[in-house]
Amino acid sequence: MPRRTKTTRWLNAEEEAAWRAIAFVMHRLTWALECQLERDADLSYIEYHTLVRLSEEPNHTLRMSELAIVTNQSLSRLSHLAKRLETRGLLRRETDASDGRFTNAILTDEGYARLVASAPAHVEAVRALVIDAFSTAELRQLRDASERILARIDGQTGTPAAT
Amino acid sequence: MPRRTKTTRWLNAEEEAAWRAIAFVMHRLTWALECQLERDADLSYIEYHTLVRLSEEPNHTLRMSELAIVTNQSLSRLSHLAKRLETRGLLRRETDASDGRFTNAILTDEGYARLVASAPAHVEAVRALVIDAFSTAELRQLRDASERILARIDGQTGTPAAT
DNA sequence: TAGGTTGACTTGAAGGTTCAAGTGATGAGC
DNA sequence: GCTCATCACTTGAACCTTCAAGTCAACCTA
Repeated sequence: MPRRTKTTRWLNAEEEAAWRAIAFVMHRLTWALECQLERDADLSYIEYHTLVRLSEEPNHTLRMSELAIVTNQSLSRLSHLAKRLETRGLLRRETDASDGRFTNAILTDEGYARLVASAPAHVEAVRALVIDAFSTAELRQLRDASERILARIDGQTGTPAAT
Repeated sequence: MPRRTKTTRWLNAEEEAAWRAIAFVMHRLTWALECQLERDADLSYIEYHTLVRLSEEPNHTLRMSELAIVTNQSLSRLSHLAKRLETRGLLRRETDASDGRFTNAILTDEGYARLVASAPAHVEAVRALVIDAFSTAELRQLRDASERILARIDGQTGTPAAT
């Protein structure tokens, strides 16, 4: 892929320090929440969020393919994950009655109970580490910043013509 | 772990929206950079950063245990990683001459060349997705926000007495 | 209604990460 | 100087994720 300029615009000291802090916090925060969930709910982050998204659906039910989309994972990964959650009794799967190609993932009562039991601790952690560290205005700014980055990621996906 | 209050302080709509955006961008940004590196350098993020940290040392050399610390990975993980990088010719290991217990990880010339060749594209990506999206002042704020979160993570590590 | 295509998963193998146990070099105590 | 503890890794097994290939239902088309 040819570039317009030959010389790279390296990061200056300010920019580099900012980037290191951002990259580092992403890593550590992800890890901290992962640990908290593992400890308090015996669930990984992806497991927790898969169950959470299910719990937000009417009847605690969603098609595998849609669940994969809303939880940002490949269908294959979800399929393996569902199998494990199924053996743990937190989720079950049923072929859709009206169309045999679809599979519905359904949160079991036990899965829901697990979620109800562990949600407070998770919310507390999110509060303690992030939310409570900022004012309403600051949170708003962080959200804006996040969305600005997201727009850039989405904007450049695969298309080098973007700019 | 008993809590002071029985009722959970759930997130309000603003807080929830902010948190979802932050959590989502962490996930997507990590993934976007991972893809960029895989594509342009045939290296995973952890591989790239392991080599980068080595390249910043005098003689491109660092003890395995110290390299593990600065790259935020377990010694075990680094050991496996080093073995793979070694077979790819990007890194080599030598027992320390003065103390046989230490192992030095050394960036090979080929490894350094790979880094030199791929750094521009990576910096460009970081610029395009993050740095260039913000003013100097905004970057400063983002850095502050990151460090505030980091302080909270470090503060509560394991010690429930913290507050 | 047989044959091919598409969509929606599922499966198996390969590779990476983690955890616990193993190895080998030093240094301390007797 | 022999034994034991410690340090700094390394290794193996179990588990998770990814990728490519496989299965199976429904639809389409002649």
